[in-house]
Order: sequence, then structure tokens, then C-alpha cells
Amino acid sequence: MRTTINDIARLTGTSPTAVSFVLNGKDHKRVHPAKRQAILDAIEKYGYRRNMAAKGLTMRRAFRIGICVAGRLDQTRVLAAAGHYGLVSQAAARLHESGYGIALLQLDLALPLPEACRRLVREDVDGFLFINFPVMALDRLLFSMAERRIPAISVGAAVEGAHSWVAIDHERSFELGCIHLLDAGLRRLVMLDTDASRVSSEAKRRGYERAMRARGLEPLPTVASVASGARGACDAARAALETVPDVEGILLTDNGHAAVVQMALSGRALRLMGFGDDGPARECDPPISWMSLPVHSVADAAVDHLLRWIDAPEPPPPLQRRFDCALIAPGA
Amino acid sequence: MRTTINDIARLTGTSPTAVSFVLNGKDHKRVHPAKRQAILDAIEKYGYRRNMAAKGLTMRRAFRIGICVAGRLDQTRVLAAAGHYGLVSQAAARLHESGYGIALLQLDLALPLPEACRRLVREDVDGFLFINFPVMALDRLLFSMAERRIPAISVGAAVEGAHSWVAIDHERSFELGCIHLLDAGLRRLVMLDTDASRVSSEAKRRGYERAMRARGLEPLPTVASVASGARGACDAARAALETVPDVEGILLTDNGHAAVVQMALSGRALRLMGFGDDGPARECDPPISWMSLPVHSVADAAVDHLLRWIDAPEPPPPLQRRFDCALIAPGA
DNA sequence: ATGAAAGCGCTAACAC
DNA sequence: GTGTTAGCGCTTTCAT
Repeated sequence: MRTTINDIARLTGTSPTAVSFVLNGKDHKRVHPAKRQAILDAIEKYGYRRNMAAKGLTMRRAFRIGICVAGRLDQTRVLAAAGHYGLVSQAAARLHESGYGIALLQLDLALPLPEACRRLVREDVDGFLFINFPVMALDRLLFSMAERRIPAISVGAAVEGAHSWVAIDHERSFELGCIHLLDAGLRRLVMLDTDASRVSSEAKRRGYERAMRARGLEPLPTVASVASGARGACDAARAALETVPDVEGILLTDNGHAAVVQMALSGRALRLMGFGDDGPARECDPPISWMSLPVHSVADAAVDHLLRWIDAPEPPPPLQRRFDCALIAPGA
Repeated sequence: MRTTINDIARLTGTSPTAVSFVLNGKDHKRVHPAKRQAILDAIEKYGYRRNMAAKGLTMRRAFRIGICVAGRLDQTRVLAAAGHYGLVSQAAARLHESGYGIALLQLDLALPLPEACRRLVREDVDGFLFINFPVMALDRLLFSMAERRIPAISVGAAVEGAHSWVAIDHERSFELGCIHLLDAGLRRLVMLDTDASRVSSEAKRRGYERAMRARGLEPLPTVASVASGARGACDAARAALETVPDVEGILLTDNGHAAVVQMALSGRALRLMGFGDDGPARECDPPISWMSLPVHSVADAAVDHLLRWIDAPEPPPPLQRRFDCALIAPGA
């Protein structure tokens, strides 16, 4: 039988009330310093651990947040460009710092909505973070949660309506990367789309075109990989050289195959600009510049809003915000 | 206020006992079929959901298992060859099927043991799965859990002592892959070590050498990549060609850069045998054979044992088992 | 400043 | 076959 709050009270000649207050740091002008110390000592001595189920029962709170991913955590290669693991990891870390537990839920998108909702609800958590869910699924999911008054936020994907979400501004970020090369004096810039998921390719193309046009340059045709994987990326890189023989710089939509593209292009004096996860970008030799996914900011913003929401008496106005990537220039 | 078991009892003119029994499917010869149906209907009609905190309080169980990873979930590139995400994902899926919730915990290995234990204990779960933890940390961690009578298993890493673990037999699996090429009539086989973590390189080399010697062949020197990443793998592949000009087959210790190695070797008529995650292996063109990580078997075995352990009155004898990789031969 | 006591929702032993 | 009841460990109001 585990030590309980009553045991500690008896052992120290105090009451469960006092112990509870000490435990929760609410002993401002309540518990006498001497008693307080005695209680603290007993807690340490007997290795007391508070029973979270009992606390949850009383407080009507689980002190746990559900981190929900679409499908399975290991079948997410296509989302590499979205910093999937980084978002999950950072959100979990931030929640932990705030004293919350993390319930991991892999939600099968093939499930009908009612069944999906049932699974969400069964998790019994105080709120949900939907990481990189397809926009299609989000509206109904978030709506269902709102209906049940369960705070929920989309992380990584922007969604229409009165929902809360935090996402990466792919368009603006890609534009910034492009501007960086333009500022370096390059003019013949080609966008190389090697992202197997193509989820944000359109946004990136808009960013690219805006940057080019702002300098009075006509955008060049985008070259997209046909096959997936390293070979597809290589072929696309070579195709880019054929399509635009005098190319001066190449903008990658996805760092996934940056090192491979670099190798395929070696010998050519052109500048590479990456986009996405830092890991693969760092493998490049010589180093390249890249637009780094703001996973930290995105996850933190989502978590902070969610926790405020949970604590608030009324649902706060929805959080809807896009973050820019940061330019990483190892040479600088 | 959420509907409770008492509400359902009152609404159906029965007792909380009856509702509880129906809820838990223990109404064999207990609840009258008519009442049973009425209860079921009311549950559906009023959208009753059982309060897991209350259940947990009564049953002294959390119905939740902690999935614990070393460091952060997104800083695990080195563990690609260990099928890290696959193990996490499959364990989570299996637990979910068994009605358990998943508490995700990223344990910082830099933490001193007492603090690490405190964090583990705070999770309040019924048991732990330590996924791909470094062997160094495992003994003390598992021991601490045993001391506190919390069931815990190492998944992916074998550990000395009386602990439970399930792992991949890298040595035997690599031997099997090697035998496959030998059976195909190849003789000049070289092992190419492109695994940045080198965690299981030694075991693989033993498997390779055993297979070679069993055929009366002298093992050839292993070629290891110097730099990390795609470029390192490429360089290593070319080095292999120089070291053993008449090489007939190359055994990769890690599928991570299989496609890249294949490209670097294109033009040479030699056979490639991969090892590790299926994802990168499938990107190869033409397709290669590879030894596929038994993440499914490993995770399932661990979960099943853990759940039995939790339900058992006495701790069962430790589970210690290695699984072989399966040969995937797309051409067949 | 302090403790007694009333639940929170559920399970299971017990009496009918 | 059925309902009553006593907790499980904690928080918090209320009276002191």
C-alpha cells in the first residue's frame, strides 16, 4: 500500500488539509513554517507520491494533454518537410516542463468521424494537439472537440473557420530564402521540388514568384522530381540543369535530399538554398544555407495557448498564427 | 456536469452495481438481459463516458503504459538502423488495441538517476517500455523500476542481468543476409558500414564473418564511412570498389543511404543487400533485397509480456528474446 | 492558523 | 439476480 496524504498527516501530527496545502504550494499564510518543514521531511522520508487519479477525480482534470498524429508515427516520411517529429518532440517537451503528461494517440484517418471522436474522448485528457493533420480532417475534428468543450489546436496546418491553429508560413519563408539569393546577386534562380508530399509546393512557388517579380525578374519554370527518393531528386537536379543551362542558384523545397542533390550538381558553380529540417541540411558538404523550420516557436505557441485555454473560465479567442522560417547561413 | 454511473442507474431504475457490471462485461449471471439492454440504451442516449480517474482510483491502476525514449524523439537519426519510430509506433498501436493509453516520456539521459526515477514515477503508469535505450543506462533504470515494483521492459536493446528485454538479433540477421548472397553463388562479399551510430556494427561483422567462414571463405576487410551522411556513404562505396576491385556483392549495415550507395555504384554489376528500415530500401531502383527489421514482432512481444506482467499476481520470469530480421526479396 | 468532513465517480464485498 | 454501502486518495469549504 502506497503512502497517502493521510499517512503523512498522521505521521507529522497534522491534518490532510495541511499536507495538501504544502503539496500544492498554497501554504502562504496557512501552514506554520515548522509544520511545513515537518511535512516536507516526512514526504521525503517516506517517499510519498501523490495519487494523480485521486487528484484528477477531485479536480476534474487529467493534467495530461493528448498529442494526436494522423495515421502512424512511423509512416510519416512524406511529412519530413513539415518537421513532424520536431513538432511532436518539442510540444511534448514543453508540456512536460509545464507539469503536464503526454498521451500519444495515433488516429487512423480511415476511421469514420464518430468512431474517431470516440477514441479521442476515451483518451481522457484536458486538451488536444493535432500535429500535421491533413486540412480535410481538421475542420470536423476540431468542431467535434469544440462541441464537447475539449480545447484543441491544430499544429502545423492552418485550417479555415473559428478554430485555433499555429502553422509555418511556407510562402513567406520561401520568399525570404529566394530574396537571400537575389541579394547575393544571383538572377537565374530555379525552384527544385523534391518534396514527395507536395503539400506546400504551391505556397512555396508563390513565394518564389513574388520574390522574383519584386526584382523585375520573370520566374523560371519549377522542376519537380518524378520518382520519389534519392534517385528522383538526382534526376530532377539534372533536369534543372538542362531546362535552365545558365542557372545560378537552386531553391530546394525540401532538405530531405539536399546532400544528394548537391552531389548530383557538384562541378557546377551554383548556389544551393535548402528548406526544412536542419538534420539533412547539416549533412551537406560544403555547407549550404537553408530556411530552418520554426518547430520550436510553433510548438511552444500552440502549447502555451492550449494551457491558457484550459485554465481560462471562458474559451479565449482562437489563436491563428503563421511563423517564418529562420535563415541559417553556416558560412556567415 | 458529466453523466455518471449513478445517473444511468437512476434513469434506468437499476443500481450503480448493475451499470458497472454491464460496463465491464461482467454481467454473466448477474444482470437481467432486459435491464442490461435498458442500461446500454441509456448509456448510448445520454452519451455516458466512464471516468477513468475514478476507475483508476478504485482499481489502483492507471490503464496506461509509459513509452520512454532516450533524449528527444526527434534527435534519433543515429538510431534509424534500429527502427526507432517503428518500435514506438507499433508498441503504441498494440497497447491501444489492448485498451491501454500511452504516456510518452522523453527522458534526458544527462539527468542523474534519482531525478530520472522521479520523473518516471511521476508519470503514473502501470508499466514502462524503454525503447532503444543505451545499454549503459538500462541496468540501473530497470533495477530502480523493479525496486518500486513497476513492470518495465527494454525494447530494442539487450541488457545483462535479470531484466526483461526484447531485441533484434543483428548478428544472426546479418549472417542470414550474407548467406543469401552466398547461396546466389557470390563469393567476393564486402560489408559496407554506413551506420553513423555504429551501435550494432560489431555484431553484424561477426555475423558476416561466420557466414563467410562457414563456406570456407576468408572474410574481406569491412569498409566504413568516414564522413556522415550521403556523401560519407558514397565515398565509402567507392572506397569499397578500390579495396576489393573484384567485389561481387556489398552488404549494407544500414538502409539509411541505400539508394545513394546504389547510385554511386551504378555501372558496376554487383549485388546489394540492405539491412534496416524498409522505407529507404524501397526507394532503390532497381529494387534490392534487404533484411527487414522485425519491429512488429519485437514491439508486440514486449507489450504482451508487459501486460501479462501487470495482470499477474507475481512477477513472471524475465522475458529475454532476440528476433531475426526477415529477408525481403522484391524480385522474388 | 487549523482540522473535520463532504464529496469526486467508480468497484466490489456483502446482505438480501 | 439485485441494491446498499464502504471505501480508493485527494481538494476544499466551513467552522473553529
